[in-house]
Amino acid sequence: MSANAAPTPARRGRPGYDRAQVLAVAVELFNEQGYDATSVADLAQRLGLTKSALYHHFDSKEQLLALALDEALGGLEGVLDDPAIAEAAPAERLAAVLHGAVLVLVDRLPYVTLLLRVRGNSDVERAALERRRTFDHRVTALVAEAQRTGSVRADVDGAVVTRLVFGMVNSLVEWYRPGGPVDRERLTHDVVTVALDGMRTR
Amino acid sequence: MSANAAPTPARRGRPGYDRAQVLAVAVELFNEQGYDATSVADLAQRLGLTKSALYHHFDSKEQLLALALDEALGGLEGVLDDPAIAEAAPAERLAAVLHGAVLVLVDRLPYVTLLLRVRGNSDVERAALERRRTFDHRVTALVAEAQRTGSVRADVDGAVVTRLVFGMVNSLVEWYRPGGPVDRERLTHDVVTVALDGMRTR
DNA sequence: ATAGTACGTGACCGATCGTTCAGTATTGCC
DNA sequence: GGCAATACTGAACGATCGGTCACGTACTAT
Repeated sequence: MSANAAPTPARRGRPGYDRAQVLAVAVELFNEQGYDATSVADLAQRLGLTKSALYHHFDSKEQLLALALDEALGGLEGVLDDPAIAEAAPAERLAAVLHGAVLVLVDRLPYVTLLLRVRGNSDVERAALERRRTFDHRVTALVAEAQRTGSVRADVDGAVVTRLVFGMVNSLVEWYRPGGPVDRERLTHDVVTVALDGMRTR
Repeated sequence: MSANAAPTPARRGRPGYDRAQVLAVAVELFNEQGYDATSVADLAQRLGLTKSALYHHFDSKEQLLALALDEALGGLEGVLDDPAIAEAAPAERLAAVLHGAVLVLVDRLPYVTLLLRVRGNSDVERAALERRRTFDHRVTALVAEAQRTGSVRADVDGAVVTRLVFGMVNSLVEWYRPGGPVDRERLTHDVVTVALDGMRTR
């Protein structure tokens, strides 16, 4: 996820898991079983540790969730904040955002998967939902602008078409797996194609 | 949900909640908080009852889940089994299935919502996932046939386009609310339009 | 009036939950 | 060798989990 140019910068201390490794395994498990259905004991077992060893790496189960959600949200917000995208004309900008969102989703798949399943059961979850809502509003504004420009059809409600198309993009987390039969480039192309022009032949 | 031509067939015994009412409230709560995050005590509180009163209506928390999932799966399978749809030509059949799926999703929204969040944590959940997989395969076969007939674009993988379009349809559970600003007819039209022809003007 | 049915209570069970704590083990650097 | 840094153990905690039990109440059909 983060920069790892140096393979391992010769860490001091007893070897074992570090924070990032524990987080990655935790997110994997949260996605398999759901956050609430995953106990700290489950996580300890998968790592081959005791429960108490985990509390050396983080303060609470919820902190793991917060770190993971931030990873996902940061990526998505980065797409909208990308200067190269922000300066394009509405029509291309929309396609670029779509393209960028798919890439973030694929590259940070476990983290985005977790984000999309958050229900607002705690302060951490509610804060994440709020950030997501802001992201959605910014995209909806972009679609509305594209409708005024004439590059997006005006016979369907802008907010509805935004939700539909991003619903399509987000649904990738339900089935896409890196290393599977569909590769990254093929996938982004197909998604943008279907989103813009639909499944029907013309 | 089930047939209720008679308003209330004069039930005997002490009045109170019946099975269907408890189930409806349970599903509502499961969708708000997640199945695992919802305790039987939570459900009892929302109904204004004690926990043990609930066990008069059902055998286990999991039984509630099973009943709800069956409600959703039955509806979806009914679309594919609909004789009027099965006899149409591939192109119209696909549009009809899309249309029908949206209607089932809207009419049984809480139940389908729950179904789409199942992760396979128990035998009940795994059985539901298996039924859903069968449904998906039948739809994928339909799209493949439409591609051979030429009514669906062949430049994207059939399985991928199926997943994308149904991902779009399923994402409705994340935001659509009956009685909200978007009505049922408008919604089904918009979904079918965007799925078939995309968001871009031509 | 009464029998039968449906609905509900309150106290309790063992299991599991997330979390804490005092102590121990293994490494790199000086 | 000594020290700082990092990783981990085992036992225990209070709380909450899904579920059970013996029993009391309110209604309807006959």
